[in-house]
Amino acid sequence: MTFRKSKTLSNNQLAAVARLFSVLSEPSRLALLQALHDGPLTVNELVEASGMKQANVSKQLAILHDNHLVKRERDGTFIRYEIADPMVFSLCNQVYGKMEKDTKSAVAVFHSEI
Amino acid sequence: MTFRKSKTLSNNQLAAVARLFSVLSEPSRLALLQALHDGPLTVNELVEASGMKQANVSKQLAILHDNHLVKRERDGTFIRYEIADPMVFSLCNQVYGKMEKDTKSAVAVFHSEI
DNA sequence: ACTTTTTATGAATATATGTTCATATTTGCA
DNA sequence: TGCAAATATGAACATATATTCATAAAAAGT
Repeated sequence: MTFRKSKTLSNNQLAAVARLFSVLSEPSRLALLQALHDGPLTVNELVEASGMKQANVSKQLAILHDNHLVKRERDGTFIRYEIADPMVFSLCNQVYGKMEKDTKSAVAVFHSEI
Repeated sequence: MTFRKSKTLSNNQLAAVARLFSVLSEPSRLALLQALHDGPLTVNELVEASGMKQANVSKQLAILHDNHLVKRERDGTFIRYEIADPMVFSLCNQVYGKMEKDTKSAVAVFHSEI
């Protein structure tokens, strides 16, 4: 695996990065992405899987699609959504891993304080 | 480098992950993190580096600190902030890399359409 | 104690956006 | 063409939060 050198980003670039993070900052959207983890699903299937209202599912899917996180494909009256870039799972896992680490060391601090 | 198996996250875990993404979803906070890239800075130095008002810098730093993205250390009347986890730069670079890829393929689509 | 410097915080405002309801749009079929 | 099913979208509402101003809190020096 090769790593790119860390570059200083312009204000516009920072705004663009922030925008993608903000797409991932909504639990409902993360739930939809996770539901799509094992393969494509239609909107109705995502409604069932997530427990969200159909209107909301469509809107959040539109946001994910606009930001190239999911692809869609028409199949008759159905529309099948699919993960566009598995990298999102890597991102989520890294963040979750950091949180686990933080809470563990928080416990350690708690035990060593006083 | 070893990779952890992708786990299904509960609603609470998704909410926690979303929360950390939301911390990274503000250009002002990303700018502060980037300013800290090459080493610790005081609040005033960050005010100068970012062009933001002091009150805002303090508030955004508090959010970063609450979420374990920066550490702070008192030095007289100064308080020096420092990156707590360089992993944030890795996250930003991954996201920025994806965006670059997306815009490139968008250009490709534009050229092949019509 | 008082003053100065540095940082944090409360109140107020503006803005963005997630959610829902109702309805439009699209597609397939009779 | 008309109907039914699947999906998208506009309006309305509620909520969250970034930003600024004014001021408080903390620390150092005189």
